Amino acid sequence: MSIETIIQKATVEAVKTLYAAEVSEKQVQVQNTRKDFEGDITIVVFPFLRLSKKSPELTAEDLGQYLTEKVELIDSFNVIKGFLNLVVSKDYWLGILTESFGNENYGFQQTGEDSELVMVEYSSPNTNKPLHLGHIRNNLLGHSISEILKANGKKVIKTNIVNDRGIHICKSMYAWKQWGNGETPESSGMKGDHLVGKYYVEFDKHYKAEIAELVEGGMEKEEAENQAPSIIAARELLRKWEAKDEETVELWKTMNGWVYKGFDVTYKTLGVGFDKIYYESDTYLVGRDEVLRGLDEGMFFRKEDNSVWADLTGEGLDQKILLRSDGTSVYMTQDIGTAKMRFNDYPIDKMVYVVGNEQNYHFQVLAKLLDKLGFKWGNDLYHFSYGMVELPSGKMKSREGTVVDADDLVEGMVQVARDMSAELGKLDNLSEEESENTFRMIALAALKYFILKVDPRKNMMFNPEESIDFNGNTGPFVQYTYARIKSVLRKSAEKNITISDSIGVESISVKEKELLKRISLFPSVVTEAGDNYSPAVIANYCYELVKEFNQFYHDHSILGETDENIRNFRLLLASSVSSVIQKGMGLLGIEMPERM
RNA sequence: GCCUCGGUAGCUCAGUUGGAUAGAGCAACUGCCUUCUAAGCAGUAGGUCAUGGGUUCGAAUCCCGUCCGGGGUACCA
Repeated sequence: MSIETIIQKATVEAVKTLYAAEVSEKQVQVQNTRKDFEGDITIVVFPFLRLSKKSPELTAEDLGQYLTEKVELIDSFNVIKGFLNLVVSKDYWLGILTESFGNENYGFQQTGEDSELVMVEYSSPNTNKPLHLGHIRNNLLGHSISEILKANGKKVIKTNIVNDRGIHICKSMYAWKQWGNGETPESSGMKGDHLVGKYYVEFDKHYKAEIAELVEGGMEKEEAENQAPSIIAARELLRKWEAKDEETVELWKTMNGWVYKGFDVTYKTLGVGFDKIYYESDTYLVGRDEVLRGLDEGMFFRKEDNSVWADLTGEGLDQKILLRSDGTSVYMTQDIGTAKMRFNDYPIDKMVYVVGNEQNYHFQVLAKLLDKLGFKWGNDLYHFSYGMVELPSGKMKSREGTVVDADDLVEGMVQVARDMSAELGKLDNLSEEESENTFRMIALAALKYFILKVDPRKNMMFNPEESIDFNGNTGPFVQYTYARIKSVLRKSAEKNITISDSIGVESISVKEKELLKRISLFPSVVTEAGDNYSPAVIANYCYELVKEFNQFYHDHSILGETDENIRNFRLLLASSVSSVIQKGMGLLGIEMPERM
């Protein structure tokens, strides 16, 4: 039981005894004592004044005396205004160390047979262009939230729905046929997804030129957009694809194959992966059948032009199209089909969609539709809605080339890590392979931490020039602290010092106690991150922890300490901190180097 | 227009179910490496928490209005 809970329970008793009144544990407001006051845990007494019919100070005195007397773990108390500050005994804090040291599961809940099964969808790329910074945020959030859910005792299946069909890929296909001269990843040395993306841009260039020409010839812009030869050709390809035209399907397979190979490299670099991948080309027909079933069963209706709609006006939403007048599927149709396939494949308890906040409305509608169609988790699907990544130049647009490419970004950061390490003269005695591996680790830590430390729901700013930082509140700073601890532990092993888990210290310093408090918070931080779907909570916790450790490290010598009991205690403390750092950062998908 | 999310230091961000004097990092300035890694530590400076009301012992936090910005809004995904 945590100290907070113990105090809450005891306070309920105290109020009952002293004032003959009933309060619930939740009504007892406990918080960590501010650093500038003496004490560890503070109770806010204002809510009890009505019951005590005394001043805040006297009420706090009453409660303080009672608690100090009855609760063994409380040593003393002091009162400032309406705040009762309690001093918790050192033995309690030392107990935290016993609990966390060498405990692989500290702070994590285990999964069992009856654990909830959560499916997390993330990434979900289109296959006509390479991944960019926006996808990076999505992938990192998806991967991290999956790990956090696992740490909260859920069974997690990570899934990806690949948008592999539609007009977008046909545009790339047409451009490649037209102007590609048979170029392949092998012949050009280009990564497959970049090659296909190149033709997507190529398409747009020609398309825009054609529109301009038509408009100059006196055509209205809107009509020109529909009459340009390129778009007509792309639409023709889409029709051929839907009709399963052999040559078209073959080209589609080839070009998608290039893209997948490229994506795999990027995913591997980012350290993300999936347990099950779905393809829109498989699911959209299933969706169409579901919609037609809904139509038969009277849940949906058909308009005069043959399009199929759901009427959600009774539930505070609008009417939503489900099948176009020509019978083809829309985005919503595909999501219904994908849901149905997943539902058939797994006994899903909860579905989490990691998708940007521009689709908030879409998921509101999807939840209602799935519910109507009889999926038990439909109504409480969770849309993990995150904000966009903005650049100093404004929003990113693929076609206008204002995107930050994922592969380029990572490579750039690795180079910065390389340069900085060279400048600091670190890692000089490591092998080429080891140091390259470390540069990569550092670069990815910087990138991942930068993105994950901010509240997922908010839009965030990324400045490629300035956001790449390795000092202060950054991933490398956390790694650096870890590497420092590892270095101390290596040196202690070299000196044949064995770390004992029995602690025999008379007193502990303020910094040491602060560190123990931080460690004790880890389990509740993991829970909070899971409840709120927030990797940022973990990131900020790790930062506070390592900041605290660096202060301790600066003020206290570990191996230089002559008192063996104290030295042993500090080694235990450092070791526990390092393992909490590793576990916490692991939830963000960030690896810790042994040295840097 | 309607729906929705946001506005905290020059910049990027934290800020617990409403609690004590609103915190970090970057950038600027000042100190600290013959001592376990200076990617560190300590310090100075920087705030009308967009704005006006309300609720209460107490509001950056809850409610209402206003201003500014992002996103969505029936056959793009």
